[in-house]
Amino acid sequence: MRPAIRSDDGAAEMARLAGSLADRTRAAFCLALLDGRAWTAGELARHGGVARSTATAHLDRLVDDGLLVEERQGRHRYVRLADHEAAELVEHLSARAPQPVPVPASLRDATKHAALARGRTCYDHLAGALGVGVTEAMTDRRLLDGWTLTATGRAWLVDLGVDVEAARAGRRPFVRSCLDWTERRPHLAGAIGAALCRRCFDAQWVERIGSGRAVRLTPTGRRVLSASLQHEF
Amino acid sequence: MRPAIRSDDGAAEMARLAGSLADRTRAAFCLALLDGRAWTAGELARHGGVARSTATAHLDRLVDDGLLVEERQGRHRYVRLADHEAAELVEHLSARAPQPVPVPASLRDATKHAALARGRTCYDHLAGALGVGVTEAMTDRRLLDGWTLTATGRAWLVDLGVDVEAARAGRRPFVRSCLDWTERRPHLAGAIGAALCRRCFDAQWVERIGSGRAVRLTPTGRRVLSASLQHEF
DNA sequence: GGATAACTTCGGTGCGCGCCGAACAATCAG
DNA sequence: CTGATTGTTCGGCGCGCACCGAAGTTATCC
Repeated sequence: MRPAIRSDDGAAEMARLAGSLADRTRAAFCLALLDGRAWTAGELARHGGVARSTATAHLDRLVDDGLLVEERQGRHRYVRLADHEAAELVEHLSARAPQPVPVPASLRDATKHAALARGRTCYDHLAGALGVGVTEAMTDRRLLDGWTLTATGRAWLVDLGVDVEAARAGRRPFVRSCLDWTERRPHLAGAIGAALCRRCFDAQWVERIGSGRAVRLTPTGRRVLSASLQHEF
Repeated sequence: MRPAIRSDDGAAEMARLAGSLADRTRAAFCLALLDGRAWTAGELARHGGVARSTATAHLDRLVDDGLLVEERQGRHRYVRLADHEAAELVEHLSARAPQPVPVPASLRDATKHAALARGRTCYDHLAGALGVGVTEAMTDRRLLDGWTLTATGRAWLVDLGVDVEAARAGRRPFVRSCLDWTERRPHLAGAIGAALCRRCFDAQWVERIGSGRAVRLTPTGRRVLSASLQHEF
């Protein structure tokens, strides 16, 4: 009816992108993919509680809109978040959304929740009590000042074996804060947060628990971090 | 049908929030509000090309979801973005969305677009060629290094009369980059970007053109910035 | 080759929601 | 008080889309 004379500065495109995340099932997919790994379509369908055919359509949409990328291997369709900016979009959205009811339905859920609260990954950096603890210890020791890496902080990271130069190279924000949904406190993200996390996995200071996002410190990791940050982990 | 046994880590809440931005009209409202000022419901209805009753419903939704806050004055309903985080969400979303067709429909639109491209505000900081120019000049003079404010940069800001301490105080990221949709290059945002922008308005170095987001340098502003950054504005 | 498993395609169903216009309410100006 | 302006409420319309299940396709295993 009404001719298309709206002042539209890309509103339609933006609405389309937001629409990708505006569905409960697709949102659940993206939150699951925040662990930074690739999931198969079937896994996501089960996780989201929908039929496989429904999951297929949702994944088509998310890939079309550039939030996910896919990789076909044999009869499997693997998808993951397209890049760290897509992950940040999901993070920001979920951080700002009202928290779900904090009632653990069962003992099984409760222990699972507790493991996630202790330590987990948030796309590509450490989160949960572990991530927040590291961040606060770094701040206490003046390795971080506000959200700026100090000179001593830089030296400390190099000493740990973190590739600081590579992290600096990208156009990605160097240091960024990310709000934690269990701790309600900010923790270290951005290129440096990712580099530190990668180093922790490479050196086997942290390891995954099962197949989810939950992680735990290894004995070595606990020793290294506690000594290095003069803080009990 | 199916009982509610989904593993839902707040997916419904997140989808609900994304849904607020997943409508062309509501998206247009939020993009308009990126100028950081308060608009009346009627202005937004006209801007979005919808009936007033439709705008009312949309504003109800956006306020409910916490993206907008409202203030009633007499028969007017003023709304603005709730806070800088809401603004950042809109920014990120619009920056990632595919760009709209770059065809200016009329001469009127073309000149309007050109003014926006030269200089404008992006919620609370400077954007367009002006914002990008300032940021790149600061980088050239080593006032910014990557996305870190250097010691000389800090001194430079204090010298200009920017309240750096106040900007540091908040929990908000100190320095942040924001991707420009005309220049396709990052420019200075975050608490420091906002403080610098505020100073520019207070000192009348920049002024608004008409009622939109477009701004221009005043003669004084041009002189001050050109001298201070050794760069022709 | 046949059986199984992962995914896709297609038809069909039903609900959600964006939209309008008309009537109503509240405010302001003369 | 009267008329104009701004915003809200309500009824109704129609499209879009999330969902499922059944049948079809492609790959893997024995």
